[in-house]
Amino acid sequence: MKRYSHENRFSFAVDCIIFGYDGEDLKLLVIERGIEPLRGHWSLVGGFIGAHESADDAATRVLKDLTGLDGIYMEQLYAFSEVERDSVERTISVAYFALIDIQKYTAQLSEDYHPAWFPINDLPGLIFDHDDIVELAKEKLRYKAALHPLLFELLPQKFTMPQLQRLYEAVYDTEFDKGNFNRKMLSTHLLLKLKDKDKGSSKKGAFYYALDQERYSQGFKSFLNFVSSQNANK
Amino acid sequence: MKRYSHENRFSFAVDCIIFGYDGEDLKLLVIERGIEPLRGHWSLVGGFIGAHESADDAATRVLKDLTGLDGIYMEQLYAFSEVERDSVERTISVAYFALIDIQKYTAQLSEDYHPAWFPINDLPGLIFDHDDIVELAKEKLRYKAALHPLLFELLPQKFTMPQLQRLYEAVYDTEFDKGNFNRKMLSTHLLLKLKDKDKGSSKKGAFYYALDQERYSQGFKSFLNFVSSQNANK
DNA sequence: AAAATAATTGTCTAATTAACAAATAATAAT
DNA sequence: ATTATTATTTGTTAATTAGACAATTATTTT
Repeated sequence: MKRYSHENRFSFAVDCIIFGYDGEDLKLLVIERGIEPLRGHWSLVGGFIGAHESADDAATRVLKDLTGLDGIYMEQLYAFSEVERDSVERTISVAYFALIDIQKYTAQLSEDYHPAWFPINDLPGLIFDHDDIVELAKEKLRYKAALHPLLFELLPQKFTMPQLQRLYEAVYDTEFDKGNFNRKMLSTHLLLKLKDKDKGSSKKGAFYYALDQERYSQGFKSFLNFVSSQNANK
Repeated sequence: MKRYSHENRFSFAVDCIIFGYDGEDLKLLVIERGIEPLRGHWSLVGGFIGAHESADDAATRVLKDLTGLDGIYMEQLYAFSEVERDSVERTISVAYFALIDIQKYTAQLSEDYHPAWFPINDLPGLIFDHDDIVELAKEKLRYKAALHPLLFELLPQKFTMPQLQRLYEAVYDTEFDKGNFNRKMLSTHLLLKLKDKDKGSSKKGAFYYALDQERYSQGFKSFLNFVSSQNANK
């Protein structure tokens, strides 16, 4: 078997930062670590990369194992490689962040991992450098969601304008003018107004919207100011 | 020595995408690969990660070895981990992209690597998945430079407004209105107008500008539309 | 039927962007 | 020396977008 001549071979892992939104807070899914050392401590979901899978494959597998679901929005965040980051052995970890609709997926969470959702502003301490990883993921989520329509991944297929606004307000920890927010979202032409209303949370009721899937997949990359720099810096 | 119980340990490398600007074209620095297989083929500069260094350390080292310089602008791009990406053995590579001022650094390039600058739109084929890596780097450069003042890293300490404009035009492969470009750049308050002019390339001469280092390091993260979405999509 | 509530639509002002035009400073040509 | 030339710099205006705030609408509760 061919090999390069150097002697350094390291353990290689993925860690997933899983965001969810319950209509109130932005949340993060963490688990109780199942292996020693630090068994039982809070940790990001992760796993080692096998000989026959890429990091993407591994992250997809880990997400599937935990939630039972495919097709979750996921993207690579960053490779963490500090020498001492894992106390067991030298391990490089590629972090992925994922967005899921809590309502839909909660039921299917595997109990093997003892998973738990925590509000993003009230997280327990995590093992190793996972706190840093989460911090970077929060930054990137804010950064990217200001320019691309990715927060829709956190909502159910049908959602109302006030729900969408609350989500943006949770992510950016600020408040928006409802009139201007409404217009801005509609100006993307990414939303389809449905015929029925959500009567649950107000007297008047709010119309449901759904993503125009075609425009969504096309327009995802084109960037648009979903959040003004003014609000982004608050 | 402690170890995790799995059996997968991989080779782990960094590759550097080094951009430069010669006043005319945006260019990429590549080398002739020094080891078998594919010795002599064009390749990104890279190296394996040692037992006592992080990926950042390794990338810094590789850049220093090639150019003789520290303090080069550099950031992590992406981790490439496809199983078969390296024909020798399973190797994960973390790619970094770097920006340097060609004029300043050319002289110090180490000849050991047989380095060469190619215009970004006229690159030779590169080994392994390096073509993909470069493509992603170009995308990210465009993306980031539209929002953050990072192209200054490609210019000498003193530069004129037309030079700066030509650089932006090279990166985005488009043209800007000189009047509006001027104003937009000045509106950042990142530039200091110097007293002397560059007389080389025009009769009237163009005033030199330099970065206001303090504001630059502060304002780097705050995002500003250096390139309108209209021009970015051309 | 009136009041209350929250969603939706409307209006206006300010700020920004984009297109284009004019003025300016230096050199080269007559 | 004067004029022409060239590229930089500054100026003007129209069009678009963002932001603040007000009015209207649909529904439920009193």
